[in-house]
Amino acid sequence: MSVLASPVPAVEYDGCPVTRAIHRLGEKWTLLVITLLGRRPHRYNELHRGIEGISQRILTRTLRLLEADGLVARTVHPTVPPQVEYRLTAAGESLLVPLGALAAWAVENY
Amino acid sequence: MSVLASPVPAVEYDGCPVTRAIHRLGEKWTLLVITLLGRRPHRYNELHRGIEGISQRILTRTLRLLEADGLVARTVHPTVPPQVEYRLTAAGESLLVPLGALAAWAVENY
DNA sequence: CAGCATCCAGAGCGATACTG
DNA sequence: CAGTATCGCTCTGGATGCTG
Repeated sequence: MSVLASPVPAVEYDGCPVTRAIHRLGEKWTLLVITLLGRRPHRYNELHRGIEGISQRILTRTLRLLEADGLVARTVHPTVPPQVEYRLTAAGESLLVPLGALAAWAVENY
Repeated sequence: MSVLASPVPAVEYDGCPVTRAIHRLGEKWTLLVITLLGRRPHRYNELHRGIEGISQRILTRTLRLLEADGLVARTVHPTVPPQVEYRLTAAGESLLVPLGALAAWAVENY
């Protein structure tokens, strides 16, 4: 969003990577999922049990969107029963830095 | 969100200042309004004209929420016709720093 | 100019049941 | 265990018209 036309076109705003990232992070459970995965990898039900109030449907959707964004990696171990591990990618890990700065700001100002 | 219980209670997550800040920033037009006000103060219709696709209702609500959060100051000049100026508060200005870091990350990784 | 009141559509989120 | 399928609802966001 370096140079903004005036009026700011809706298409330009929606297409901006900063906007897209903020809107993804702003979804209801995204921050918590990233925070948990930022500590260590988790299995699916481990996340499900670890987050009070999230439904399977929404947890799955949240994880899939983060995977599509390249922030989370999903690894299936073809065992019986199946075992699926979620962890942050390198990009996901790198998010923790600016996110930590924003968190520190929020604690002070919110 | 320094020490998370397991499972993370919904109440604790919702009450966390980081969560609240991210959720506010994630609302549809918040980032753009903050960005514009980060450049200079704006009058109401200046913002309205400057943001393609936003309705008066939503612009007003966005500004009022940011005002309630202490990020935006609203100044009414009792002239005829009325003139209302919106600008970032000191807290709002301070947000631009971590937000800039997040923006730089997003440009690289999103 | 800077809104408010009213009404409305749809996205997002959730509960529940079921399955490879 | 790790999901998918359906259905339903809340609640954000939007369109329109009016006003101090």
